[in-house]
Amino acid sequence: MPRMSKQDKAISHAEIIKQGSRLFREYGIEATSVGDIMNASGLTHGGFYRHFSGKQDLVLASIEFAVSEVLDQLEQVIKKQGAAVAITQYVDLYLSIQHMKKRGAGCPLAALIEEAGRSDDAVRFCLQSAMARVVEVLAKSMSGDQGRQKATGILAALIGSIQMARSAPSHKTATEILKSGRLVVALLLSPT
Amino acid sequence: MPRMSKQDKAISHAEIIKQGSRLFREYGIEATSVGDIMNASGLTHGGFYRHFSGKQDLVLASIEFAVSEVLDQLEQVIKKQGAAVAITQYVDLYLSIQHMKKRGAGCPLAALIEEAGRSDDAVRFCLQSAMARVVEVLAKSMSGDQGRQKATGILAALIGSIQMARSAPSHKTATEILKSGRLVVALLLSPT
DNA sequence: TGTACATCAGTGAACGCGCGTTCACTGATGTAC
DNA sequence: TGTACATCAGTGAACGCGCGTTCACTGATGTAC
Repeated sequence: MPRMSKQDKAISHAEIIKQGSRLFREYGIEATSVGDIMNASGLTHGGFYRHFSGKQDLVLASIEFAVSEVLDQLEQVIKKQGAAVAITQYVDLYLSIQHMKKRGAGCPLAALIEEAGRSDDAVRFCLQSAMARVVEVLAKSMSGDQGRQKATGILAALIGSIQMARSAPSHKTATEILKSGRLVVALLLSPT
Repeated sequence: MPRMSKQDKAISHAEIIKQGSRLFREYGIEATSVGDIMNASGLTHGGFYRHFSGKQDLVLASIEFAVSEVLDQLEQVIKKQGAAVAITQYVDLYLSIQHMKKRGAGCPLAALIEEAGRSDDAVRFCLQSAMARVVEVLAKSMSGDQGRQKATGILAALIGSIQMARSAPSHKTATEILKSGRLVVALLLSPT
């Protein structure tokens, strides 16, 4: 199977990024090899370098993709149903068993902030802009001049809660952690 | 330098765990090699297996050590100065620039919850008991039957905030994130 | 207490393995005429 | 439109490298007498 068309290349390219963004979130960046991602994309490892200059290049593209995917969706729900509804829905989905189990399709911040935080500036800048976008959205529907700070704190609580739930050894404990997260976010969202 | 005394072995053993707990927290578990830890301990890699059955064995011992170190200290401050003072002090130190910069000497939960959460049950159980101890301490000085849930949420906010601050690309942003975390925790600690 | 010997903490070379990356190769695609 | 040829997406073997782990070895420690 030699040279494919330009169209096919674009499809492969998109698939590699999609699988990268899934596997990096699911198993971590270091634990996921270029070969793993290429196999998941239905390709062999050698062709990888027709698409990216190296693993780090894909890491950045994958994180950017995951961030866009998650946030574009959030911003679309806001346009359709308004900020208040969108945020409630976002928080409930974020602190759900479903999100806890599906790391690979979940929040890239929760999955990668630790590992990627040790990474180069490009990756950190990408995560930073994702955090800023979420905070922006949350802050809009909050009262008081502490809105921005509260919004930042809510995001921290979301990230911390889902990580704690994921590392909990029992389903029961995980459920309790998620419930606590929901309570805390609700307290912070309500006007003081 | 062949066989050392039993005392020397005990010193080496403690040093390996100490360096392991530092390096795992600083650079992550996968990114830290057995050789790195042995070198940091002033030894060569070959001797490692006189002390541990394998890397995973040290990982567990290192996390247990880090957890004990941090929590024993907290519980000692509580006994001396009371829960209220101890908690305030704990939160302020947790959300400080100092703690942000010194991953290797900081909270093992914040540093390892993501990576270790994907690990085996023994590691997850250890992290779980650490979380339970912190929640226990925080819940004691909180009013209402939601104390436990609030305490869990506070821990989540602490973990999320320090991780966000660490991945922030600028010192200014990091400071703002830590400040937001402090505000949120203060709101949750005050009686509703 | 002194002697003879087994033990074993630590060394450093060596192992198999999987990683990221390179490269010669294939043959359909894309292009120049 | 048809032909000739350069391009290059994808393949799979091969590379150097660092990893976790093993092992033969050394010689001071610990022990049995």
